[in-house]
Amino acid sequence: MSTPDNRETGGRRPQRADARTNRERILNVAEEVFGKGGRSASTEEVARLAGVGIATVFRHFPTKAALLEAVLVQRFDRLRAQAETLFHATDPGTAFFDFFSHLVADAAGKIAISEALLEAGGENGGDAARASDGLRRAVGALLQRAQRAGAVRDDAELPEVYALLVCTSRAAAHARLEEEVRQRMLAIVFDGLAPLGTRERG
Amino acid sequence: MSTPDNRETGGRRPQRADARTNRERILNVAEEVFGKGGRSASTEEVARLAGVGIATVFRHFPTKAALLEAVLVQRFDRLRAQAETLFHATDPGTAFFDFFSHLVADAAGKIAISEALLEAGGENGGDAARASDGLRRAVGALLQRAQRAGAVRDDAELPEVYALLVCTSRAAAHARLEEEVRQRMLAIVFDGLAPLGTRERG
DNA sequence: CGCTATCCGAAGTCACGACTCCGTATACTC
DNA sequence: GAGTATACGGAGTCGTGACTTCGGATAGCG
Repeated sequence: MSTPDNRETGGRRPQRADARTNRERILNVAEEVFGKGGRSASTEEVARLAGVGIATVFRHFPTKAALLEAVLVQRFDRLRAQAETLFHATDPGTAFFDFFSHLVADAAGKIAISEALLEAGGENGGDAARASDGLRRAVGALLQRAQRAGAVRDDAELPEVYALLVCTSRAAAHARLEEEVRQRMLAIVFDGLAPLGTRERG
Repeated sequence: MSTPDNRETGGRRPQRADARTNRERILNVAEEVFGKGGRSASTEEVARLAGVGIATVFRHFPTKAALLEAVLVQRFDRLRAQAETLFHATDPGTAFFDFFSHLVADAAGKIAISEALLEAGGENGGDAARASDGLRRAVGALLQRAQRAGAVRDDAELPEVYALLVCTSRAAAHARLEEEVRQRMLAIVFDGLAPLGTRERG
């Protein structure tokens, strides 16, 4: 999955330029298409919007599932990278809550992704599950650091925090949840995560 | 939708007994099948588990969408009834939080239902949307009453509370979320919903 | 500039699932 | 208990969407 095409080419020619750019474009379009429309969006739609034939999509990604997985891996890895950057860059509390807000905010309109977050890490042992695990671990690190700094209550453990992260993202993925409402929803959750006795705001 | 078959029969014969029991069984089986498996579960599966032919399913419910809608209406109405019962039966705070817990608890394994909760009330103007609205209103009543009694913070409004209700249900619908985790997740949310300064527990 | 491995798109095949037709069975009426 | 409207089930049709095939382009090397 991580080397979609070059399994056979082994070490021969690198890969033609048009092939590489096509793969890139397909991947990006697929993220969009699966975002709205969910996993049931059709591969043909992806091909059409990417401006390539259907066969080209299947040449780069052997199955629809593989394409979806590639999208998820890309997304999860990107989020994990952000989490890791925040880990080093900001103060513990800000890092944790900022990442939480950020993830929820840009889940808006990304149905398939938040859906996959819900499900991944469970059944299949594919690359997406691994990437999802990486993200989960990165969140765990942010959480622990925030707890040690006294910004998050000590008795909150990763599973429930992650569940909240994931499910608020899922809620935000639907268009009908307005910006304001999303923020108030997060405010409630954040208050629930605050250390005992420290209420942030009303 | 509410009178699936008797549109034509008008006022003639009531409906044969076997037809009624079959309809009942189909509806119950459909709730189970769509519960696990989601909306993409097949109608044939429903027919098979109900022990009837595929045609019988379509005779009672003209389309798959209609069947799904009937399932949702039944479920939403049941939940609304529970909410209304609690409204009169218990003290405001208990009623609100109990209903919240209860709804989340029995969302376990009911993917399609919690999914529909997320989506319903938005686009379509069908019976399911109406039933979903009824439920939402009932929750609103519970919330207001709890707020007046000082059991829930005043600045929380229905949209975000409902979003939290719905999204925690969705999280609970997945099998991999253990009982314990679900309860700790709810504890966090409930703490976030508590009036300023009143932290329930750790 | 020509050659060829690589890559492409259009037109397929195939499976699956929603929905229909029709001959048969059975609940209810008298 | 016979007759009939009502309901049933299995064997279809039909559309959709994942995936394949193959003749035609094109990048990149010489």
